[in-house]
Amino acid sequence: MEATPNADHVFAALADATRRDIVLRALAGREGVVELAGHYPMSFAAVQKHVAVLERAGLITKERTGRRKVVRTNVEGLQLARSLLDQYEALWRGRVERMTNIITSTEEAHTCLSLLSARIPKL
Amino acid sequence: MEATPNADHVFAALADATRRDIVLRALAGREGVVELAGHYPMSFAAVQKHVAVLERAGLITKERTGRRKVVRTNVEGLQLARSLLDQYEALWRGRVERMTNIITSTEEAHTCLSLLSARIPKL
DNA sequence: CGGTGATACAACCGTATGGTTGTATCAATG
DNA sequence: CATTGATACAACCATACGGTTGTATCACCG
Repeated sequence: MEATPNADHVFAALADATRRDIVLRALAGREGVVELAGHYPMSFAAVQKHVAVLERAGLITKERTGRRKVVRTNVEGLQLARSLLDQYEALWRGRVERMTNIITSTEEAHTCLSLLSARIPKL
Repeated sequence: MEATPNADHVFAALADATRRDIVLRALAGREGVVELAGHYPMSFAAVQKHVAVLERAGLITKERTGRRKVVRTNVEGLQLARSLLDQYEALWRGRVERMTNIITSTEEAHTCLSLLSARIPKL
């Protein structure tokens, strides 16, 4: 139906070991839903629902070939998640940078203050 | 209690907009739970539960300072999720590489077959 | 030590999720 | 065109989740 890849859906879809394994297998882009279902100790319908979740999250696509539908992972979906995490870490690095700036500037302020207090006692 | 960062917990924790925002704010590592709760249109207890989920996932830590507990995000947790996604994309690139190999080899096979069929008609 | 601010936890409620079975669609094939 | 293989979907059940309110812990301060 839809392939709306927002962060909520992407991360939620990745929060299940079976679904992550499907993503992994579908990297090869060769198996249909029945073949995929063969790998897991659950009903075919359950696996089909997992595939549907991944599709809704934009992490996989299905392509009709004959009477089967081949499942392949959509790497752009993965990259959406990755770019978010990258963003967080970039912000973190920026924060560390800013922190060192603050530390150095407060050190400067501190030495400045001690110089002042040396010249003008009682403030 | 525990800080067991497995992929299920990490991705599940990141699959909620409020929790992602908490991770973002806690990058600064200055606010306690009350201050965090002030930013969201829900009860304090709800935010506290979100923080607990993030802590269980190993995405944040709490450090006692006075009567407060300062929340700061644990970048190693983020990196765990990122490394998994990196792994997927690496496998994907490897698969593309292998696919081109297959394509070239099948091209070779194809030309080989056509040569054979030219010499031996009827198979 | 009593009070207060900050955090934790328990009980409860509605809804979502992961699993099941059964039925319907839909394309190839005899 | 009837059958069969592959996929989709609906109904149902148990459990988990996100939210609420209320109560308990716990560290500081007068």
